[in-house]
Amino acid sequence: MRLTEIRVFTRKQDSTKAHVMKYNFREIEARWQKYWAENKTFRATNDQEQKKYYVLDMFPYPSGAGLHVGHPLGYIASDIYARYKRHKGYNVLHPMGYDSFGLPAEQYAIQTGQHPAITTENNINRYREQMDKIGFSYDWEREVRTSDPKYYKWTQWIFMQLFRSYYNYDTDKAEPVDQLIARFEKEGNENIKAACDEDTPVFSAEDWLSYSEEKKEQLLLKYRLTYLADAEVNWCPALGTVLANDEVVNGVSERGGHPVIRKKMTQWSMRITAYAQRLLDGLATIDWPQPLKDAQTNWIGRSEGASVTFETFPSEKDNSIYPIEVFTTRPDTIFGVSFMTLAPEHELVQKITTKAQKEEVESYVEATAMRSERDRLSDVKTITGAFTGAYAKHPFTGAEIPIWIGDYVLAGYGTGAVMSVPCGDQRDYDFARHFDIPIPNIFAGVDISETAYADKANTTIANSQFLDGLSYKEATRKVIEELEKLGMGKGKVNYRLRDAVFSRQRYWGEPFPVYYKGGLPQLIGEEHLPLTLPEVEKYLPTETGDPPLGNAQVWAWDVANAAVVSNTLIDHETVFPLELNTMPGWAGSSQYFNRYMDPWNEEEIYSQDAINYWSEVDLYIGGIEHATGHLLYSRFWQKFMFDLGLAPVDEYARKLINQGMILGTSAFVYREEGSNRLISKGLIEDKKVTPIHADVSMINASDELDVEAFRQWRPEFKESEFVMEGGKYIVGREVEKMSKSKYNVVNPDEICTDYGADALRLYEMFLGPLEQAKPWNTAGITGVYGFLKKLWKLYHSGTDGSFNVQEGTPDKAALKTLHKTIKKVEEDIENFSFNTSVSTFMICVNELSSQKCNIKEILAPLAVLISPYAPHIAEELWSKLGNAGSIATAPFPDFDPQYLVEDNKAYPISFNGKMRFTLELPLDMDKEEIEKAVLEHEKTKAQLNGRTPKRVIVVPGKIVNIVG
RNA sequence: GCUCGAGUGGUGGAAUUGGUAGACACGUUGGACUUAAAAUCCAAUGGCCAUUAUGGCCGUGCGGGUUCAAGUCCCGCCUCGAGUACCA
Repeated sequence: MRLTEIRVFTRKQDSTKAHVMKYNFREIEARWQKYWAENKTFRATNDQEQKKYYVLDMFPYPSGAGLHVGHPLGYIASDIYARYKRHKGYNVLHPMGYDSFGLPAEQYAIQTGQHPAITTENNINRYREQMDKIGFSYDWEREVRTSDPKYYKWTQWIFMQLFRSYYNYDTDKAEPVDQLIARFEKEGNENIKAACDEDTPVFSAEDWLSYSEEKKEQLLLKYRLTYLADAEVNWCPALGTVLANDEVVNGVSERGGHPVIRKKMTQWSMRITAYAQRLLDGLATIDWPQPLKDAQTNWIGRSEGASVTFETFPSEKDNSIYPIEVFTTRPDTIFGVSFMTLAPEHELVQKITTKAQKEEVESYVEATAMRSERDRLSDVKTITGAFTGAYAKHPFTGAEIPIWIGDYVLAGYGTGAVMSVPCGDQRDYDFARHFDIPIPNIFAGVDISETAYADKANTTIANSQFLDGLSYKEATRKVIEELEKLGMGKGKVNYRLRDAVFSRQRYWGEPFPVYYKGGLPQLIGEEHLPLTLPEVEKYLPTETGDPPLGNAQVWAWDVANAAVVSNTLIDHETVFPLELNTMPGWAGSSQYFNRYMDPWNEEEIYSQDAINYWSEVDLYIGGIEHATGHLLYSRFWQKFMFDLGLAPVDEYARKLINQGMILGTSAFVYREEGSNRLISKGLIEDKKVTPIHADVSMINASDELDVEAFRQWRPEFKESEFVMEGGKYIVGREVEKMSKSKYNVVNPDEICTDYGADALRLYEMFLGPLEQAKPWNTAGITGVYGFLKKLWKLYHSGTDGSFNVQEGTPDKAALKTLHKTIKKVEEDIENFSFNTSVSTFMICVNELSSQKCNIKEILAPLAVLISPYAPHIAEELWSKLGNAGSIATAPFPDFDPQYLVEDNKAYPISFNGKMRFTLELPLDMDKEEIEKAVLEHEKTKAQLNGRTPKRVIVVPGKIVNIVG
């Protein structure tokens, strides 16, 4: 008992003392966060006079799990940069918001019946609380939420503009559909170069004028930039919705990993393919990471070649001749064609198959249809196919070419048909070998007895009539010319990119501002936006298989009164059914960065003044996982807004950085198989064990497990025997993605409580290069925490730990330390090497401490330098230094090289470890003299080597560079 | 298969872009303070050899090359990671 009393007593004494001298981060951080909020320190005004800088984070989806320490990494980096730019005198726009429509809230609603809006609101509040604790300098007045009707009004508005536009390839931009109609009325569509569906028929002006309104509308849908069409889509039965291509990974859904099948459905699509070339070209103009650009380039998948038509011989059934169009990147090999292959789904398959082959073909088509996408992908080695019995005519030789079907040809790429050149393509080669089809060789001096020859760089064409002796390049040009003469083909650029399916069979998304009249879509009119989500009783699909909005009682459009009314009033005269699908997740995120510029505007998506001032995002930080999703779609929409004249630039993000993921360090206990013994890591040896995740909060810094806590946590191990080593149970460690299910999540709130936000910020930066993936390890945070305490002590060097900074003349050493630090930190921030500047601060504070520097002229600029990284402590020190207001707008200190010049002195030069060439120079030589001396030395040596050096560069603080 | 990216102490990572490799931090070890613990401070810490001290040799995945000088540039391998994939 006595002992306890003493302890209480000493602790109390400590804490009183602490009040005077200790770095009390909790109190400091709370106070300054309050100050920033109350004084709106980080409010950005649309002030046309000041130079601007726009720093953007990818806004988060507010999930129920809250933030873990990995999430804020990019936010901290962007915050440092934003704060730095403020010190440099810029008007900085640094906003944050929420991508708040999404699946998890809806699935939670299905399970619990709770409205997704409520879940979302709760999650947002939690996110906000967590972000506030870290001390970000966001201008929260500009917050946007994609699920807010005031915001999604503009998402719906953009949809309308897309609906009213088509893509004109002559002007290479989007233009109003009205203008297209005017052209149809005058000239039909034959000579109009516009982006449209493959199956668009040719019509004349007379045809057009004779069409019914309905027919006209159907044809226009083939041109609109967002259109309704029957499409093969990725249907995910488990999620009850379609998914975009980028949401399907290896044949299963990106979210949840459920199987995905191909299904034909009527869906809204976005004609992103119209922008394929511009999306590709734009990449050259922006400063984005190469891997990200590569991913987009691959996804767009441009390939140059030719489209060639092969006509079939008259069919057995009715003597019809069918043209088969193929796309090839190797038209130069056309004389090597020995068969053709169609995708099993190709529409001609039924028409051309002969009676004799009918059974075989049908059973093959059926068999492929049965195979899921996944099987087809995973089993690429097995060669399968069937002969249709039909033949096509070679456009030059007239030879009979057998037509096969095979599932190595994809219905979704090119035309779904290929001309097979077995000597020049490995897949064709394998197919020909397997089915015993001839393999003619059209390459001079090449052996194709074992494998195909696909090298186009070193090709000389042979056995090919007019192409003999030509190279790949020459032959390609020549054959396209000849094909064009015959009218059997032309040069063509093909893209892998598909139009983006834009409908989702979900509740929690933006409703389409669309109603259906006679089965055709009509817009409700801009003035009636937003069309807000109706209430529903159930968030599941209806019994008839309609999307959840089909459950809404009030979801019909009354044209006469321009109002949403009850479904019971539908009369198809003035009251019409509304669209039941909602928009996909990427809709709301495709223009949010522009909306931040003018988020309060109720008249326009943003004012021209605002967007002309802020113009573009100067720095965008976010994960690479959005490479072929958000980052492609948003570029597409931006180009569209640019075409409309609403955006001043057609690429919205000048520079982009992908922050690397912070990984978790999972902990494992090992259960011996077939027993109830848990074995400490060092004692496993060759025993058979099953690793079991242990919660990382039960492990101390030396990987020792708190056995009692573990027993409490997992009752099934309550009775287990723990086999200890040296009295301890040591866990195994492994780096994995941070996730709840792996029990390796570290919460930033806890770090803020234990070490403070400034320590968290510094440590996240200190972990390693921003763009690199790295594991979290809480133990290491003591390093930066200790640094902050040292920093605090530097300013509180009074005998009782009181604030002690004096006016005075700093000595040379301190000035040198300061200016070294300014230079390094500025360089680091500009290069986004935030990790190394943390080290720089540590060195700086260590040096100043040992110099016992307490001079204001040094310590005030130091506070500014540290402020972007550790803003709370910087504010505190800044105010103690007698400054009013926030440090946020204090100018960044100027670097003066004169304080480093003294380094120009000692110059012993050793050219290699063995001191073969050594030049010793006097310590007091100045720069010029050194250069001269080195040059002399080099000349002597150069005579031996027969060369003359051109220039000698002397770097302060270093030796020399000799440029020969 | 293709396209990128990366290999540096026990660990995370530095290295002014061709110029003293291992900054800074974690961890470890020893020491000081303490009845004790925590906290704090000091010292050592790439490997090997040697020593009273100074010192020596080897070291950036492997093998070559260019250079007075290579972690860095070039050629050829190996390993790991990411993306993508019957794309005609």
